[in-house]
Amino acid sequence: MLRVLIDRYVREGQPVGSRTLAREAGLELSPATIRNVMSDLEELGFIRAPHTSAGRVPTVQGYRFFVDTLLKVQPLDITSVEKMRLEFQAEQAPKNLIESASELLSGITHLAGVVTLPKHEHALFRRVEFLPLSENRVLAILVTSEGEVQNRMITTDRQCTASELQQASNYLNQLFQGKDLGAVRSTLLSEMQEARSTMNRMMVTAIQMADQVLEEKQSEDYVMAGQTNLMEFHELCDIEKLRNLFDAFNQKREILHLLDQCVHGDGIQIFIGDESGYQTLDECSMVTAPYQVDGEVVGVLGVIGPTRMAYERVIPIVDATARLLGAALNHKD
Amino acid sequence: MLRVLIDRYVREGQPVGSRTLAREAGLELSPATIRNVMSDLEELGFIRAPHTSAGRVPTVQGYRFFVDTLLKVQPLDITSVEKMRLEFQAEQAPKNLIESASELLSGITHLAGVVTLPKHEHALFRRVEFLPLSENRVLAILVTSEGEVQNRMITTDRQCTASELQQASNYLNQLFQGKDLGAVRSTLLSEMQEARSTMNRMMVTAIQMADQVLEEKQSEDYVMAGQTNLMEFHELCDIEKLRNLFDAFNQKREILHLLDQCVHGDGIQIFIGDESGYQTLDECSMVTAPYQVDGEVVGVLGVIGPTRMAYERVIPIVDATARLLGAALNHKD
DNA sequence: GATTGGCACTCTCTAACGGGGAGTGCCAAT
DNA sequence: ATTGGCACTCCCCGTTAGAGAGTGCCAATC
Repeated sequence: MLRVLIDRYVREGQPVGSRTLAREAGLELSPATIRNVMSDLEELGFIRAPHTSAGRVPTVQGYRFFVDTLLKVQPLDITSVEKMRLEFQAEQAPKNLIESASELLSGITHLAGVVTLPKHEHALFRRVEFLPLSENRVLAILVTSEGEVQNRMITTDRQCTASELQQASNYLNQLFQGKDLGAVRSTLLSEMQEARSTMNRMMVTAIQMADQVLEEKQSEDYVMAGQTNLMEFHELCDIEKLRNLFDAFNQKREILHLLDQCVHGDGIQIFIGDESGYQTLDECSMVTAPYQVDGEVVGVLGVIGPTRMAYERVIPIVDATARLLGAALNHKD
Repeated sequence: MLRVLIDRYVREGQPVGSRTLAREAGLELSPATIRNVMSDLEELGFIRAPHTSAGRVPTVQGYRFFVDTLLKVQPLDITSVEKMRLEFQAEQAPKNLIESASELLSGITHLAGVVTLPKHEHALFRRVEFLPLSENRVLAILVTSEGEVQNRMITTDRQCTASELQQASNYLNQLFQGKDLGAVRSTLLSEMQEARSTMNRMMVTAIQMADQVLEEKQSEDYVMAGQTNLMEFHELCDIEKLRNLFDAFNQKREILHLLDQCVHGDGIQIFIGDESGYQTLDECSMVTAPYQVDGEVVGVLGVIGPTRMAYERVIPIVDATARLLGAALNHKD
């Protein structure tokens, strides 16, 4: 019953009344019977009436119950998965894959797609290079085993010569080649403790630089696509709300925090309406799945849309995309 | 007269009538007189009445005339320029400066700010590096004199060994060190002609790779900030329009084409309403200025807002930002 | 006792109506 | 050339009324 109501509401976006529901549900029941049932559902807090004598709409608890207990996700058919896989087939830089993934998500679901950049904690250190720029500014370039390149401007406290820098990078390359970045970072930190006294000034600088490069990874980021899809849902078509929502997308902070929570829970994670705890997302839901490279979760992807979304359709899509993205990134090693 | 009307309309966003205008203009004239003048202005095509018995609003030609002939931009006062300069003061990577600039623009004007990434045609080749990734995939890293790092995945037709790659990068580094990227590119192209026969297979690969890296620069890009500011203008607060506008921002193609046109015209360039030729921007204006590094124009920045914008306030801001950004980027050499 | 039809009631939505207000155009007077 | 006056137009806004959809409850039915 609730299932049919939600199904209908998701499709039409209008409060649904007893007559419609009677017709919609396969069962041969009169509207009056339905009304009784709906009364019960309302008492349980699963649906509510926007006002007397409008139909009913699902509440957050309603969606939650629907998603948790009576949702059966139909697995995607093979051909459409194949179609998706092709999107990732072309050899691409990781950054492009991420973008493809978010576009794929938003394209198929007609919602907003979001993909966090992969964490590099478990990438392997490949090499670091320091190039002098001007006076006391140095360009540090870090290359990981995944073919990811990070670069960063560094200010040193004194001018370094080219050979000094060469020496520094040689030292670090030799020391860390092939190690995982997390390990590199922690080694660096402890090294910095004792370095003060025993190592020469230049090595300290080198370590500081390397540490700065690694720091970058902490500030995470995401890529988003299809925000404008959300304008199609009339329940969000309020300039005030839209503005807040888009501002939140640009700010990134709140969304990132939310996505972060999804890394830990394994598998699909769903926030419905105000469950997220952020007011700007009150009328939105988020369906996310972590994606893995080498069996390690390195990021999260998902979609953001109105609470009224076709969960049973979206969930398998998000799930599949996470798998495909993971696989595509794996290739790179 | 037109000036006063535009001024008022820009502030209030409402059609302005003869009585208001009579009060607003310092002159001691009766509404009736004003009406005659407005009649004339309407005949000239500078203003129009949305319907009988509403006030008048400026037309595109009205704005154009206003901007071209009777606009006197008041120069920015020193203190606010200083404030802006501070934003750029901090040593930053070019990419960050670009972002700061677009945020600055949108922040001060309350419109959308846009800044193209600087062209690198005139940057100097510093070095290129090739790292083997897997099978026949190679990571190419190009560093320019400006401290800009570009990296790109390259697929070769056969597997290259580390030493081959080393050799290739040595060759290129030696050949091109310190040359300007435009020159590098053209040299590469001509070299590729004769290379077929005389040079060994590996060098061809090297040139192909380098060429691929350089190609990247062609596809330009921009950074945008403050899109949501546009939601505050009620003449744009139509979901349909907003959606088209935001889609255009994401698509980038049209906007980029428009910005491209602004590189050539020197100094401030202004598109009002449908002058841009793109329907999505019909109700928008764009104020742009090219910015230079080393006396060479390398990019464009500007703001996008409703036709009803405070041109005399926006123009000097865009102008100043272009200068400041140029100066900040100059530092880097 | 679950199910049903009937009925009065509620509430929204829409269109129609009707001032009030703002602004115009024109004209005659200054 | 400028001005006040005046009739006219059109938007805007609040009111009203009717249609439509849906509900809750009650009594009848299987």
